[in-house]
Amino acid sequence: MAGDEQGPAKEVPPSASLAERIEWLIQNMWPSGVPAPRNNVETAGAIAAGSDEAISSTTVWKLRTGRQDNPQFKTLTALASFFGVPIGYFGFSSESEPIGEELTLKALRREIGAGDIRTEVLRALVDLSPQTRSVVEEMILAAARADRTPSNRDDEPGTD
Amino acid sequence: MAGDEQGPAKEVPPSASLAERIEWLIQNMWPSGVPAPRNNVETAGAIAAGSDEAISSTTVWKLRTGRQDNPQFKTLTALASFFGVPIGYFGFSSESEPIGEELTLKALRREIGAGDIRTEVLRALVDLSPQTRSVVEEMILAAARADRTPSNRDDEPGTD
DNA sequence: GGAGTCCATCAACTAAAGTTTCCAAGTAGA
DNA sequence: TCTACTTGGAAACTTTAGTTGATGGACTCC
Repeated sequence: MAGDEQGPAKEVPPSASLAERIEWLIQNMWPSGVPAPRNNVETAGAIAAGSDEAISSTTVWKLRTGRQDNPQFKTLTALASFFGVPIGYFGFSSESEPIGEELTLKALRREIGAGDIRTEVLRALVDLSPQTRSVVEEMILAAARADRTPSNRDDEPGTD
Repeated sequence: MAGDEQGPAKEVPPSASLAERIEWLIQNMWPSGVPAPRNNVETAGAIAAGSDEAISSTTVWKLRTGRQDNPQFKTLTALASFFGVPIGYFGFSSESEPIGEELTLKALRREIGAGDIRTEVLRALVDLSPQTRSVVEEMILAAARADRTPSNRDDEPGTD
């Protein structure tokens, strides 16, 4: 519905910098209601029109070119809102370890049938637009990776 | 096994402010490796020890009390990393419209069987720890809400 | 009760995110 | 070619997130 009219929206690179992610949004998730120019001024203006927060074209430029890699929450929110992605899109860890196929579809169904996952969550998941779902899926995978990383979740107090 | 030793980790309130979300993290997602005090100094110190980014106790206090509601990306990343939640945890929209039960579990299985959702994503979802899953589920619901909100996606009202 | 300690809170300061404004290079139209 | 317009880029400035250090209350120990 929105964004895929410029062609198939490719998947987000798993290990991409913030600048690359924002550039990807502009290239692949540009809302269909806004015409093509897609430059910094246009982006900033569209965000200002579409969301509550307004950001300047220079800020867009800095973010696109990587001259700014630590935006504020409202800036991220404005970008995410305009492009229709959750802000979790920006939060992937740079690591991209492959996900093994440990659970089969059958096992998944068993899990679901056991009520281990809330039904309305799955409903929401399948109800997402293709673009948003792609982003959300990456987010889930990232969360799973972080969940299994024993960095700050080890139950041994001997840390420092 | 991180966080639930202080009691059952309640769900995140769907429409919670940033301050409430951070407070919830401190109360319910405190890593088991770090002892109980859980004050601002402790929180700031633990984040400094556990992640690359260090934030001050005053910053923690400001965020907890809502005196600061626009943190920078690195600050959010440090918090999310320490508490083991994805960045998207902070990005829920403040609206909380009820999710209807339009799709039954049977319909869900059909959707899943049709390969509409990538299998490894579901695998990752069921493989999450209970705490992380709770957070991720809220995130999915929020993404679904944002996806259906015609705010910046005003191409056509008819979506499905 | 008084001293010492811990902690939330606050004020002053620093650093940097974001804005405004302008400039130079590129481009279309005459 | 010249002019007008567009766009990426950059300098100067404003705003504010985050830090540092101080203060006062609560709480403990003697």
